[in-house]
Amino acid sequence: MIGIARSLSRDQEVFAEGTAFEFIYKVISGAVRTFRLLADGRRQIISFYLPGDLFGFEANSFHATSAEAVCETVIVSARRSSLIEDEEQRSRLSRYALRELLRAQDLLLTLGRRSALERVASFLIDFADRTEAADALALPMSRQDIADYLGLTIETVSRTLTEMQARGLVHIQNARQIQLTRRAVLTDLCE
Amino acid sequence: MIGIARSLSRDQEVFAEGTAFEFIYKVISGAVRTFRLLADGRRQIISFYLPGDLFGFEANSFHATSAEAVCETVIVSARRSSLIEDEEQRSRLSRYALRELLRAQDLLLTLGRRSALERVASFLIDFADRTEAADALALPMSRQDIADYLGLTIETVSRTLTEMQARGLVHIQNARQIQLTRRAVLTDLCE
DNA sequence: CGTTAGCTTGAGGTGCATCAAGGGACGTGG
DNA sequence: CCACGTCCCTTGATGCACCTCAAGCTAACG
Repeated sequence: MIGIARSLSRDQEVFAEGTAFEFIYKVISGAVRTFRLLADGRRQIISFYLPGDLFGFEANSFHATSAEAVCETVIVSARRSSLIEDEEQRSRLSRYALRELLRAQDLLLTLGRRSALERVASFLIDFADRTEAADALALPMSRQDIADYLGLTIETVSRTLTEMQARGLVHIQNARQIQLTRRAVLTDLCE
Repeated sequence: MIGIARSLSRDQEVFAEGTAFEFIYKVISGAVRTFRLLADGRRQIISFYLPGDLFGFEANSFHATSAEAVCETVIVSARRSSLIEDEEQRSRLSRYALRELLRAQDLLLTLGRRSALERVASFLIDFADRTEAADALALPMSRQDIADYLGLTIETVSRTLTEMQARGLVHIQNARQIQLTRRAVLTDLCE
């Protein structure tokens, strides 16, 4: 993927909902969130992107979500047009779109049918699987980000993690460092 | 799209979660639902497909959802391999996947952040937009289907529709025939 | 007309939200 | 090096939107 690397500070915008879809992006380091807002400010985070992930491709000629850096982040971009030219690239994009769709479907199940405990368990297991960080997670995102991803409030996320620790499922070293001490139980919570 | 037309009776399965991804399908008439289940039977409907819609394409070599006919339905199928051969088809599939992704993202916002009233309004407006049926909707799906799509219970869907009628937003001729009498207000509820 | 499946309505309970206050870590300036 | 502010997180008390349980209604169909 050819493009200029760009450094982003925390909360810095990559693109806004409704603006032209001209580039696609790849995360080099850090993390990016995409989200949609309701008129009164309610926010739903659609996806987190971690190093190696592509993001920003759209069905239409404008972005349906906004994208921001979760923390200090480096990304590279490629012109959308470069995808259309190259058949190889286009086919890769198609695979990525389908993978994104699969992830969105997983989250639909979580938001539609799981309890707070199950949601947080799903989030932890999913994050662990993606980072291959054994059982020691270094979360780049805040409690508010997690809440807005899981359709909960920050208080519920915090209480749920505290309860998980009380049950011996996790160990919270500090807010951003969480160890999965009984991963099998967490996995069971995702059914 | 080449393939044999198949008639399905109500609730008949098209494919099951976990089975091989060999065909993609197109709805000719009727409606299809795709869904995922939790171990205890909780169901999340991922999408409804209406005449003209393609469904069944997957990121992996097996289906991540199950698919069933919502009512008497006719579909046609095409071999997955026919897509890989034809560059034109492949590009169409990519567009479809991106459109599906966009729809999934819309539903994520609904499930994560909207109230019951807003969810039902979103559902009605979305269905009306897709069928271009002016303001008289003929719903092929049951209240249970709507509930499992919106992350609610059947009772809440029913009560919400009753309340909408009391507010003059809709007129419920019978359970499957709903008129949108004040569509602008419903649209506002989706913000 | 009776049966049944799906829908509606009612009463009561609960899981999570809301509102409020109190830590804890980190940075900044004296 | 310590006071102080700020941001984020945690904890507590209370409320409410939606769920659960239960019963009645309606329409389609034999």
